[in-house]
Amino acid sequence: MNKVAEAGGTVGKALSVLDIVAKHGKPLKFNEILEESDYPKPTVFRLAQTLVNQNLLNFDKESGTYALGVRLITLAHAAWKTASLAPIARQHVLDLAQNVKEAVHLAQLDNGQVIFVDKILSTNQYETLAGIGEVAPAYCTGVGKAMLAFIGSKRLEITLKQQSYHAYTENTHTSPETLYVELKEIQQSGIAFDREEHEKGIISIAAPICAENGTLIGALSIATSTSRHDISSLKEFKTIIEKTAQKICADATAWQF
Amino acid sequence: MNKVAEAGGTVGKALSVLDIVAKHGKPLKFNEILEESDYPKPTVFRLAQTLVNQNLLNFDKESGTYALGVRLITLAHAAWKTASLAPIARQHVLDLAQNVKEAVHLAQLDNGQVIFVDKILSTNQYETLAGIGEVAPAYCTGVGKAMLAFIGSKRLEITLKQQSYHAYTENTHTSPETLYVELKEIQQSGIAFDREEHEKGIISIAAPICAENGTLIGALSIATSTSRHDISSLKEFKTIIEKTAQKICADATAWQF
DNA sequence: AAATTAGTCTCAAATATTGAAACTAAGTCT
DNA sequence: AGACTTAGTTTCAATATTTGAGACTAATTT
Repeated sequence: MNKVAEAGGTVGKALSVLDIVAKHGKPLKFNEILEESDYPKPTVFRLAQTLVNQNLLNFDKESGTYALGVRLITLAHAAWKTASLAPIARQHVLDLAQNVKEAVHLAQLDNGQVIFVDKILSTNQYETLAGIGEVAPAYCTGVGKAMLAFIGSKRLEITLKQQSYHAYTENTHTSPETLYVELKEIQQSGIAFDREEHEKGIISIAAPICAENGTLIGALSIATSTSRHDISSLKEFKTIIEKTAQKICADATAWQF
Repeated sequence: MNKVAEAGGTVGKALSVLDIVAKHGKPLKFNEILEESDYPKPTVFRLAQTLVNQNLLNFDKESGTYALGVRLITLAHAAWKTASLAPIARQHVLDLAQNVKEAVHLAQLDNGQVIFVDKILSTNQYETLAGIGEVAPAYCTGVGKAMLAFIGSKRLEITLKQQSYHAYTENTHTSPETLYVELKEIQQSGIAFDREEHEKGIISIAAPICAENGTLIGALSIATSTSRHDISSLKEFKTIIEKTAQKICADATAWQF
């Protein structure tokens, strides 16, 4: 199921332990980690020790539990600033959010997954933070499909296989075939929609962000609820979202002089 | 200089390469990494390869450079949500910011360093994001000193040695001795000030956040510029910042049932 | 007090890491 | 164009680390 698990080196194994802790979203006891891990007890034990030494995990003596370490937050800050589109795109994303008065998301593709690197929520301007770094499947989100459509055929082939095709709602694509048909349409129109495919009641319009040479760098979406909009009214945002994507693209290519 | 570098296992070595890339804040060529690293060429090469395989680094074939990978952002999201004070404290931090109409920072201590886990800026409510995960020295910031004062004598002794005592401004403490005197005062008053010690023109008032059993969990500060406030007018915030710290503490202890 | 479970330690065998040196690729400079 | 430098990659035997069955201890449970 988890391809990443086939890690050869020690680093991979250590990372797999980190992932286990991250996945659970709460402090884990040693035994809980052990049960989820493919490795024998002493190995897991030492891996956990190493991670604690490296400040990637935090061991709480009182409760005997392991939690993710703050060093990750530091590293991620650097990653966010340098490796993500977010800092470059920020102003344009803000402008767009102000303009349309709806939530705007900025995402990138990593290993077949969508990673949100920025989020502006119109309603509660502060909730934004919690969403950075969140992941979502590519095959059933607006940004995901927008990116898949422009990822290039070689990478697409691989990525299509990585999807789970779990039916989150009755609108979710459950096979690569139907998804592929829609991706072809998106390639023509340059715009993708999420028709309540990931979450009931949530729809979005999304546009890819490509560099001048055509390589995909991310995607942008305006997300809203079915109580405020429907797909046809979302279409009115087509021009503005495309313009914003272009502006971001211009800044991004200028940036890497 | 860098204590973390004395890493025994492979994981530590790999992390040291990650740190080098993180430190520079821009994509690095192999040779640039090599020069900063203590390890021989082939070793660094394979470490970089491993990190790329793990999606912690990203190798751009075009430019031949390594940048931090987005997987870090995903991991950090989990860390931020589970291991940091931020999600628990958020509402109280927001309330405080609204109340005082100044920037409010929430920080934790990691390995002698201050890590900002939340930031609300009164002026530009959006800039906040960029600051999460930022690090600062403990000996010359309000939150840093507030935490040092309540860290407990054993850990304080170690931590005092980890500080650089670089003189950012003429007000910066340049020795553990003078710092220690101030920390004693902070222990009495329960409040720390940053008197332009880290950055000229920036001052702050800070309060520690301790659990009921007295263990330190973080600190809170109201930061402003000398053009809008001086230390004596910051003192007016003493009551409100202490109250907020108490509320956060209450929620935090309730949380870990 | 015996039995179960959770966590930690040991040590020889298996394996991965190491790095000097050799090699290739890609620029620079006569 | 050929010689020279520099950047990046590969090889391979020596070396150091990791491995994990099992033993051990600590803490709970019966």
